[in-house]
Amino acid sequence: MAATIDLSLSLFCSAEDSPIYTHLNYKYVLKVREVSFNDDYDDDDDHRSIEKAVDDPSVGDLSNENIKLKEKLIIAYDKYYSLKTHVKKLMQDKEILEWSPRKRKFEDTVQQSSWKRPHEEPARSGTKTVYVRIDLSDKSLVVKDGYQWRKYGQKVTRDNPSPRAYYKCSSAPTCPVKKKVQRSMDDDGVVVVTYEGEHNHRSAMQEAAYALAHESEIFSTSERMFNSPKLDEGLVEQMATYLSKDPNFTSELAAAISSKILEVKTF
DNA sequence: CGAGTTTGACCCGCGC
DNA sequence: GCGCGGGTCAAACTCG
Repeated sequence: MAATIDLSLSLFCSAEDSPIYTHLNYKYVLKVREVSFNDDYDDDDDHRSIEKAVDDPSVGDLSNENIKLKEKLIIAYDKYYSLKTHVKKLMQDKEILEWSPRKRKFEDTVQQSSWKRPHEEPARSGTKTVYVRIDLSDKSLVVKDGYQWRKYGQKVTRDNPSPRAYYKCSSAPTCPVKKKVQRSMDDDGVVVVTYEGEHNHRSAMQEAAYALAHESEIFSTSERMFNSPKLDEGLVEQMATYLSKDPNFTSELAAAISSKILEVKTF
């Protein structure tokens, strides 16, 4: 019994205290309590009896306890979500107030090795300029932003001695997005990245986060629960890569999970 | 061998 | 019309 529960819990073991975690695994918590950790069930008959017990509203004290638990979880999650929304709005407002294109401050842009969301200049329609601090020794002008790019040109422009590189998004064959990357004249440690157009697909990070959120949904059926499902190994490997190389992945994952929770909130 | 990079040539808009 | 400069193309090259 414990092994089947672990499959879902282990996905979010780093966030055990989070309401998201609690909410996502709510069904499993209830099932564990209702079968009273019956260590003996091993065959299909036991599975059926457990399913019956879970679905039977007259199970007794545990069912009442579960109902109370469910109510508390829903309240906790609602509070968490409204708080999260509020914090997000405050952060956005703060960012708008602090940003001034006339006096660009690079102190709080980040090392590329620890990617966070850099400043974004309010751009012309369809274009977006981003300033990213990179390693001074890095001459490659490579900015990791979760998409795959193909370089198609490089030019030295008149107003800046460092070359400007031209890239097209190659993550999807039909994606129209281009970007230009050039070192800032003000600060050698900063590159100016200008994006043109909008992606018509998810980034690799978003894709992986979405896939993981989807995996958790798959586990929600009791049938899968007893069949010891396994995560796709390639996906797990990809997730591990993003988690170790790109801290931004955590927020992408959180966003994907949040959207998933909203979808199933009526359970 | 396929995908990505390099780099010189070419295209095109703009100002004079 | 001409020259300049930014942007793109495409063949050659590199790399895994």
